[in-house]
Amino acid sequence: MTARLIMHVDLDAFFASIEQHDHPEYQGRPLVVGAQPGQRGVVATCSYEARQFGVRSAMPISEAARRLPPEAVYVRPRMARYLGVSQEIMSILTQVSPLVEPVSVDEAYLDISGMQRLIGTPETIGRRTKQLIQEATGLTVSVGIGPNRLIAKLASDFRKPDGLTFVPVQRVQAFLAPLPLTVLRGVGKKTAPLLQRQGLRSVADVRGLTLLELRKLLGDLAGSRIYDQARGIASDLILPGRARKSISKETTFAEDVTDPDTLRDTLRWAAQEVGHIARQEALKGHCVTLKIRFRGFETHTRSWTLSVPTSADQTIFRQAWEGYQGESWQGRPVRLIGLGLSGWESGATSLPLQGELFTDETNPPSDEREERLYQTLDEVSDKFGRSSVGFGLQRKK
DNA sequence: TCTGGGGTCCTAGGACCC
DNA sequence: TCTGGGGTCCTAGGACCC
Repeated sequence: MTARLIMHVDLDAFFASIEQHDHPEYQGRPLVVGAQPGQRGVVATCSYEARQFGVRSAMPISEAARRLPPEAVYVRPRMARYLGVSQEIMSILTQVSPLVEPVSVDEAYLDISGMQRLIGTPETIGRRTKQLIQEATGLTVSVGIGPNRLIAKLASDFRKPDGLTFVPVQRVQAFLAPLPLTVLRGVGKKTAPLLQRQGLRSVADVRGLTLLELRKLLGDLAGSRIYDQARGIASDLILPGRARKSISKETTFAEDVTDPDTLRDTLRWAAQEVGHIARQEALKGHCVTLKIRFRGFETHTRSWTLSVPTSADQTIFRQAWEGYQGESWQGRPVRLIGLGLSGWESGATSLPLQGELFTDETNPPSDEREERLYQTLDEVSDKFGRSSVGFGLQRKK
């Protein structure tokens, strides 16, 4: 019998902490990473000083600005910088344990089973991890340790920032019982009210329902999952190197766009970004998905399965653009447009040769057309503001 | 309040095949 | 003339997560 020990590492207010670290003048001030006030957009992350005013991730920037005092700072995300720090931290984590599964730029699970004899108690392993990251980057993390992924994650959420919580197996039930049911994975804006209408508030309350009752309420699969989670039953499997399933690029315009040229050029830009990443990762996809959003957040997707998998910008672009033209959407003001690539050819691991990239093209992009695209994007950007064309542009500028 | 961007997973209906 | 059951793939939408 080998009980697993799982550690969850969560970087505190990651983007905001990096900005405060890189700009000492921002330290101690409410800081928002995301859109600029007056723009369309939301808070990506904010500093703990900003959280004291009730500002949260995903909050519309307009509301954040209403809540925050004038000395608050608003910065655009610098993803390349955050990604660099993230990679540095992930590599530190592999020194702690070889079994590291990053789940996003600011989170990872580690399997630390059987390491007690080498390093010490779970708390010692946690403290050592925090110390290594602090010394290398100056950033704090919250660490949770428990018998499975769910408990480790909830433990790292338990005390923030700079927290360390260990929940041994025999304390799992007592730890879970008083927590609000919204901490369970898969319980969000729709499912929470559904459960609350049954008079349920805490995880202990959910435990009062039978498996049958939960399945009836939420469906077989979701019901079973909530039932298990309420009892602390969850996966303890750590999978390093999980493969991605899709690549996508989308942008919300600063103002709704009707001009077909702008839509076409934006799709071309998105196809270039997606194709670039696909080629970088030696992936070719069968499925192109077009995403479009109109006024009132009315969102639609259309997808097409290609007979030949591709990573070529032009193929991706053309499918999405022709797909758009085939719909009865022309003339409708567009809030967001983007596209994605998925459905990788099986066993796609070989690197494409440079000359292979456009082999299925009769009309590969010329330098001149590239130039024109970027000019157009600059015009869009000048007209509507930087957010309207995403971060892809900054690479070229 | 007026809602980013990049993802994953699930559902459900229909096509198609055996 | 009515019609089973299972499996897989495709497509659209939506919930949820960070």
